[in-house]
Amino acid sequence: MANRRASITDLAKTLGLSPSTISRALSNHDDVSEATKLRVRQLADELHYKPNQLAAGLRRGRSNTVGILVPHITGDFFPKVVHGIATEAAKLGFNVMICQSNEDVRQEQLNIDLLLNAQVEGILVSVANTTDNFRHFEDVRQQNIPLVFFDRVMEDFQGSNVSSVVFDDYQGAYQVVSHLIEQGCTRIAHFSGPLHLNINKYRHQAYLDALTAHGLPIDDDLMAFFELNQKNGAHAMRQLLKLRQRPDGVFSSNDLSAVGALQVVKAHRLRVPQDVAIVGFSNEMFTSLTEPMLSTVDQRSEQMGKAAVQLLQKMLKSGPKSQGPPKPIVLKPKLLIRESSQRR
Amino acid sequence: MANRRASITDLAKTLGLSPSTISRALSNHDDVSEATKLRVRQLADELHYKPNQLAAGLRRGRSNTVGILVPHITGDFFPKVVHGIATEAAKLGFNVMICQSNEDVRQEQLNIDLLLNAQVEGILVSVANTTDNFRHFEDVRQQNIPLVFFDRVMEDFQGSNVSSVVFDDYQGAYQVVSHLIEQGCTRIAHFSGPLHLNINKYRHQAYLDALTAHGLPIDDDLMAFFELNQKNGAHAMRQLLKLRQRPDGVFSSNDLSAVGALQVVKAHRLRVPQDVAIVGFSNEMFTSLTEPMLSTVDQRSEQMGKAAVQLLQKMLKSGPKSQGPPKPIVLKPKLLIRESSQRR
DNA sequence: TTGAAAGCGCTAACAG
DNA sequence: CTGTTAGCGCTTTCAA
Repeated sequence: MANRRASITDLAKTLGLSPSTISRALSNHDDVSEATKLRVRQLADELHYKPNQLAAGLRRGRSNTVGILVPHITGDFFPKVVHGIATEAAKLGFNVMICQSNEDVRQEQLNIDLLLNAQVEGILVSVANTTDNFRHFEDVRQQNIPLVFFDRVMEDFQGSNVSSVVFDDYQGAYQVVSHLIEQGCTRIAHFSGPLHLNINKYRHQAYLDALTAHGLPIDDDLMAFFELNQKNGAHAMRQLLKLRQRPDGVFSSNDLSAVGALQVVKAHRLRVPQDVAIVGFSNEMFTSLTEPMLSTVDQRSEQMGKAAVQLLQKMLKSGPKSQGPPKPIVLKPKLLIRESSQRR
Repeated sequence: MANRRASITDLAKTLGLSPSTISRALSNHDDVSEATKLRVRQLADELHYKPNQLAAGLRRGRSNTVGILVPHITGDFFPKVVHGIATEAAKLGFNVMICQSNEDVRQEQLNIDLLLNAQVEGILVSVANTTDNFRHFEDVRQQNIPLVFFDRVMEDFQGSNVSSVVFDDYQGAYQVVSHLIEQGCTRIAHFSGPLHLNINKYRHQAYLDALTAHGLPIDDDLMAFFELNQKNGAHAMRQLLKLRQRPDGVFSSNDLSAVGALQVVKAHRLRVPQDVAIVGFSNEMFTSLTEPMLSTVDQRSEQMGKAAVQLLQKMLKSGPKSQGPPKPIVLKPKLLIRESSQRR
């Protein structure tokens, strides 16, 4: 039950060759005879030889591994991004190490250390919502490890080897509101999360701008700010329906609260979209299960993961010599018009 | 812009100590004076020293890393399990490497190789649905790397260092059907996926057994086999409602098809649960968004991840000396009774 | 309490 | 085309 794994030295001894030749044969180096390569490969197969990446990495100074650091792997969004990252990374030949900060800065710091210790070649991170300083990312920058922020970025944290991939919330929201206006809505309500978060800020600003651009008035009664979930969405909708002039359209910055609104509207025997058109945001899976199916904005979360890896790859290739950091990538949203907002 | 990272040798030189002392100090070894430890730690902090895990792993013969291999990181289930794994692994001090097979045996083989190359200390795997041979797992067994199958297991693949964590589908399904009977249902339909998959087989068998145990007849008209999604669920429900004696209860082996059924029943102006009670399976997020809210079975997916890691840990600790493999873990289901099946 | 020395498995000059 | 040599950064005897 000894089970030491076969090593290059073992192969070398068995075949009466030198380790270097074995190494070269295995990596299909040009200057090894085909005959030798064949013998080596055959024996390697036989002995189930597996190259030791730890050793190779140590020697080469490259671990072949990238790190992901996300707040958590739950909900709809992060799993999708992780999926995108893992898929693209595999394609490019990287191993992927994954950590969760649990929305906690302290954890985030520890995880960054872990990844750095593991000698990852680059880090993809979406920061915890409690993160308010850069100290831990400082080390990453100092060691010149490429760093890509996605979705939740630290806007003040710049560097020659730092970049980001974000979603164009403003444009997404603007499209939604324009669409509702095109459908004939003139009193459009907005459900927004707290404005200190960028995503909410941008989406809300787009709402205001789109109304103004189309010559519609801004009405404070039509704006509700709360933690965006189903229950609160339902509650907000009930309030709106009590207004003397009820809204004829709702733009919810989140799908859950849109569902809450939808249910309330239906319960009041109003028709969606004829009486009230509703559009959510994020294209969560359940939006295609509602009746009527919910219009929403697709964030193309997997694209985000893919783009992040590609950005990293680019930074890795260009090397630290190239100065300016790669431009941030801004992913364009895609409005999905479904039954809940399609009048006609 | 040189940026070579600080190494133990660097610390040693700066402090006029030997590398061994530094190493010992950093790992808080007993026989290093507190004074020295302090100096070492201080300098390490100052230089942002990060231990090189590749080197340490190589030397120790332990990488401190476990591998996850899943079919994909999409949907509701696998992300939850991965979350459970990552959380528990972090707690136990393991790094986590993650791979996706994309339901493809060939990919699965490659990924197993990757993980083995990366010198993972153990592998947690849910096999691709195309996997029909063990060859790639053979290597894992041979190298005595602990292997834990979860959810999708290879039942014929035994070994002294192989175990599994599965969900008790039979009991979950049995509970569902018993519950429906208690609610007064006497004509209970069942939506099932293809029976060559274990999960479907067990759930269906439990359906049959529970009916029989309660003295209810088995009626072929009430059983529908199809790929479990919303559309097919709706279609199946429409067929059922055409029967002379329509069902008064539906057990769907999957939440999506249950939603499909729910929508059709409502569209026919029948009441849920009074006319037709409906129960799904898996406790997907959207089940609490429907009207009425859908009863279902919680699989405690995160528990599964946690249990898998703990099992791995146990195998790692007991070492290859202990013969018999740890007993498989069978997770108990939890029936969630919600509005769609709660009469009264 | 500290140091010297060896080596984990691999690769990459440099020689032949 | 193949071999020799050295060393990546760390840990661990063994010796002082």
